[in-house]
Amino acid sequence: MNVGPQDAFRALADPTRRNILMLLSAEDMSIADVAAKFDVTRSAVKKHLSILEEGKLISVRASGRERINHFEPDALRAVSDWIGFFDQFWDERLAGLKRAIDNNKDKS
Amino acid sequence: MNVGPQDAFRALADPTRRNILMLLSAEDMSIADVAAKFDVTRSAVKKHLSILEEGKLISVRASGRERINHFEPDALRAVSDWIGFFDQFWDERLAGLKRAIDNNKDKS
DNA sequence: TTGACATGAAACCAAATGGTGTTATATTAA
DNA sequence: TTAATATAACACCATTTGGTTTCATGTCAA
Repeated sequence: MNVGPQDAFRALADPTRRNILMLLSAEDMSIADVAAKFDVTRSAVKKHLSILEEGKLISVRASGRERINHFEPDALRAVSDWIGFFDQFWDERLAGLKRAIDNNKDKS
Repeated sequence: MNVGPQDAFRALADPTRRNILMLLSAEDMSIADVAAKFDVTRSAVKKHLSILEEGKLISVRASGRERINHFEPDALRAVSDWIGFFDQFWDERLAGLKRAIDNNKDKS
């Protein structure tokens, strides 16, 4: 049961995991495929992939002896939404800027 | 030296810190003020605030013996931008929808 | 000046994290 | 059948993390 974006935020906190995610967004890859792109062992990569899966940022399907890891964009929505709450603040700033510009326009 | 959104992602990984951030987005608060809202010691809250400050998600100004913590929306831009990279995946989905709608419009 | 208050800083602790290497199991290919 | 391959599952390790308590310092108020 996912009670919010916690697992996704957790998964995104590590730079290696964020890079794995970008890789997987381009194409599905086996664990060994992913590991080949990084300077750590398969074991370490496997752990990262498990954490990404917990955060529902990827899904895993078996194909013979391989596990194919597939990027799942939907989980990023929860994160994006959480951050979206704060949009009001820079919107306000932009509104302030717009007001200043408009005032200046009035004087010309 | 901030080399990207790493410190911000790190800061956002903890749920208490995310809640502190929402509090501070509503109003500036001293450490004791923030601590009063959570079930942990001032010390723990102070550490969270330090990490938020490292991630540039808040700024701190001294006011007598108090330190006033102030939400800084800009740092969330880097995070938002990183996630924005993946918008293409939703966009593709939306584009498919738009195409369908446009096709339907042409027929009318 | 003196006591109360807000914070900073340090020492300490248990648990989580990111990493390793080893071993077992399942699957493929010869 | 057998050897090689891909992964899972452990056990282990050092460091980080989130928390605590204690003590020192700076500031306000009487």
